[in-house]
Amino acid sequence: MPVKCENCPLRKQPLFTEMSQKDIERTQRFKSGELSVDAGTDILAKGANIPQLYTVLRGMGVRSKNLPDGRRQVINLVFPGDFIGLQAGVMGEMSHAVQATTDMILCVFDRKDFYEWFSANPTRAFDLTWLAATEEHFLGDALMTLGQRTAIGGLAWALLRIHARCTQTGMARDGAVPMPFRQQDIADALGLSLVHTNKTLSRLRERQLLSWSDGQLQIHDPEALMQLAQIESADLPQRPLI
Amino acid sequence: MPVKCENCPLRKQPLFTEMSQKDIERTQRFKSGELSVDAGTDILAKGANIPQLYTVLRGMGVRSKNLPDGRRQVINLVFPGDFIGLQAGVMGEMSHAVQATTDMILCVFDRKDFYEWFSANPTRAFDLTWLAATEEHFLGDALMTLGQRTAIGGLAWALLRIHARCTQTGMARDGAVPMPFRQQDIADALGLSLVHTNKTLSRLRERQLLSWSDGQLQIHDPEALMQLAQIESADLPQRPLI
DNA sequence: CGAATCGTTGACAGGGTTCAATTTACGTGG
DNA sequence: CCACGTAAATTGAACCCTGTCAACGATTCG
Repeated sequence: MPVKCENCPLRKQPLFTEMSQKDIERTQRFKSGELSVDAGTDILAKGANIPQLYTVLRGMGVRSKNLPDGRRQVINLVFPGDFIGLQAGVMGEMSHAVQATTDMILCVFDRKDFYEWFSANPTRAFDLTWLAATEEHFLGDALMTLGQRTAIGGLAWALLRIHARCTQTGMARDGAVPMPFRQQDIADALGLSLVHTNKTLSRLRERQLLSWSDGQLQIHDPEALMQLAQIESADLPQRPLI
Repeated sequence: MPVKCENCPLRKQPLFTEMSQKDIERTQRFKSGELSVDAGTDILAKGANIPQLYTVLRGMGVRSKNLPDGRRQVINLVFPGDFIGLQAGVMGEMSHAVQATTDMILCVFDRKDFYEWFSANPTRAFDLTWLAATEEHFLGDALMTLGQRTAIGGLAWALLRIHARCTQTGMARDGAVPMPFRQQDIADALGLSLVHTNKTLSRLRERQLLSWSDGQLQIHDPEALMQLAQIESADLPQRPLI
């Protein structure tokens, strides 16, 4: 049976902002059900005109685009709390695909209710716009990574981000966070080849800056990694939950 | 004296969607003035907490981020009709800088009116969200370019886009559009060195696919360029104007 | 056990960067 | 009107980071 928004386990996590009782109820009304998908499933196909929007309740995935020649670019990784389908919601069509990396549970919202929900709740509409703007911000950072950072700097940046995101949504156990993605996924996200990603990763491991094995990621030397990535802080801003 | 929204020359361009008389009036009320800046001026500095939002009425610019080591990533180029400052509007702080490449004229909106404007006009709020989602889409394409396309493919992609954007806002004269950006700007946008950008560009010229000189860009062989860029169409979707 | 998936490692080639010098265009001051 | 300084474009050459090819090990699963 679906989780009541009131009891949503995500909302209590430090990453997310407070929500008024009223907004919780509104979200509850907007929510039409839950969807469970197995690892490997395509949640949204590029170009799909799907009638639903989702919020990730559990599990992780990958947003990606493909070139005609088969090359794949991972746009970003999908974590619990992420809202999926805004593009389909406002533009009518997805420009990228979303695939489940682990088993996932998604809160489902009907697209036909979307505009009404958006219009009737300026606060929540604003939250959604905030999310979109933040996503834009993130993609700017990602561009910076692909365009200007070296392979080792980019890897440091990506793994720091993943670690921070997982930690701030309560997924850390003894400093280790789940890391279900393949090296190929990270390579496609950073615009690197699998081979070079692997070799660069092993350099990070040799220097004992982090460890990543058996689906678990640990950061041993955040300072050194932040220096490699040329960032000053790995903290993420609090964000609204839809 | 400021242009009345009612007489806005941009709105008539094919790139932009129709606007109801009511929305035009609302925008007019929201607009607090115009700002003229000279080429080279920094319109928004990174981290700035500026009290204003802008829509580009005339001229072009560049959005960019800098790494501590001095490397620069151009996030995207700024054209007439673009809305600037959404991040400052919703997040309170800019994550990138905007610099004027040519002389520019900007419509100015007060940030203090922003939330009220947003709340009172669901249709326009939706338009703004649409813009944010579209920008996200664009940045996804840009990521694809930096991550997966070769230098020549990336250049083809970028120049096709610039040409399309200018053409659809009525800036074309005999097939040529204004191209005020330096090769360095394009290089920074594509994550390439200036030298390599220059050499790649000269290959495109040799093959007579385009010409770019004296601040003018012409596309001679769109089909061949689209094939290099691996895109099927250079058309841009109609977008709302804020 | 065999097939499939993912991770690891070595060798080699190439696209792209960096360094450096030259050219062109253009504005400024004497 | 010309000398000079500056910004941008262009070209050549050496180097190297990263991609590609290829093989092998580890693990899982039917």
